[in-house]
Amino acid sequence: MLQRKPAEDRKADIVEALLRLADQIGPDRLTTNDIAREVGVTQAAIFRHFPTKAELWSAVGEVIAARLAEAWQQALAANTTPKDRLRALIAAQLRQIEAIPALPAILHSRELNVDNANLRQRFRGILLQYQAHLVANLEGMIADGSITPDVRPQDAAILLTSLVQGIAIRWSLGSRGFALQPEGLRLLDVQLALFAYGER
Amino acid sequence: MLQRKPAEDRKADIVEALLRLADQIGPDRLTTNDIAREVGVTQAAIFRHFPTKAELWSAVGEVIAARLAEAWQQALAANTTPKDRLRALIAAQLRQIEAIPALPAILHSRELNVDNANLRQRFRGILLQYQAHLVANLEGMIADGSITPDVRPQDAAILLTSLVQGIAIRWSLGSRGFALQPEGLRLLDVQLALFAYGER
DNA sequence: TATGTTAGTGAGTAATTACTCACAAGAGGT
DNA sequence: ACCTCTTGTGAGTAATTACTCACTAACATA
Repeated sequence: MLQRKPAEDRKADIVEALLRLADQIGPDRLTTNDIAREVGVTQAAIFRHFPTKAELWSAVGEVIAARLAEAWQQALAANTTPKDRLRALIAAQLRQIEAIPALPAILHSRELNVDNANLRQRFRGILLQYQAHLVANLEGMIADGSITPDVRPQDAAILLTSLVQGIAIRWSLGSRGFALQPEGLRLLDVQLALFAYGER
Repeated sequence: MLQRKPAEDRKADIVEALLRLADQIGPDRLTTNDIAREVGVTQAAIFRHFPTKAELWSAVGEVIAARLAEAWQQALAANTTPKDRLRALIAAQLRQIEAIPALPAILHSRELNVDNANLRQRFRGILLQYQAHLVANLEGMIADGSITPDVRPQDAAILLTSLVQGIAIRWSLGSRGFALQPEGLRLLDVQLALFAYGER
């Protein structure tokens, strides 16, 4: 028998293993057997910590939600102007996708989209929250005159989240052949320059 | 025994059933049994028409590729100005996603991304072709002065494909609670107005 | 060092998976 | 009405799935 660990540590190991394998094998194809082998325990051990696979996925959702929320908080806390905060929010999101490359695949997984309503609601909430942060800072940018008031902040926020998602998809479909964060920030600047046209 | 059909008709039925189920059940988890039940034949009948599941997926890839290519051709043929053609290309893509709602999921399925290199190559080519169409018409718009030359057409094309993908994700995560095409075209107009700022 | 608690195991389960094969029967041409 | 080609079936297969359960051994604390 291998080294025993406190339940909380082992649970964290299992969630990490799932995130790694979701990237390699795909979220809908990874099995409890794969996870157990990756962690280094037997399959039965997985079910000691998570009664069902669905609850394991919910735990994964919680971990991701917590990490994203913290990244956003840091981005907001470290900057003062709306423009800097917006850039930091986008940068944080790109960095999180690099850190959890399975994220886009999980967004399209059947586990999330079909089987696990709990998980789906969680992610929907996460995306709405992010959108709200973007809108708030875009409103700030309109107020301080750094972008045009001709574009509604809600629409601008959709364009920006789409940008992040689109780049992330290109990144993973293209075998991650470019650096996500620099490329994303470059295109963000292109879009921000467009938003600013009223001020030129 | 139910009604017999010529092989070509039955193959088409099977592909249609797969597309319907890929949306409901998810591309990576739908089984030959599910497909057989949906078509109304036994599981063995599926394997009479397609020797393996992978070859069935390849047939699906061909069907999708043909439909997309035709939609683009019609979009290009029915319009003359670069701006109209660009709008028609985006509209066609949104319409295809509505008609084949499994499309985004298939694009990110493991069947395509990991298991089936044949299918993957087919889709990669299709997407590159779409991007090329967008770039060509964006260049046309720069040439005829309907958008600013400050944005590189390649970057603008990425922003537009990201827009389509981002909206499609919002659409499916939000249980398709809004009409995809109108919302997409509305945001396209917002983006196009930004691209045009140099001309105001 | 003795004891109660908890992480982990080994060996199962029934259900489901993609796929096979010998055979049956509808349909079209003659 | 016959023959033949082709579509479809019934009954299998071995492998894999999520999940269970009786049991064992490591750890904390006293």
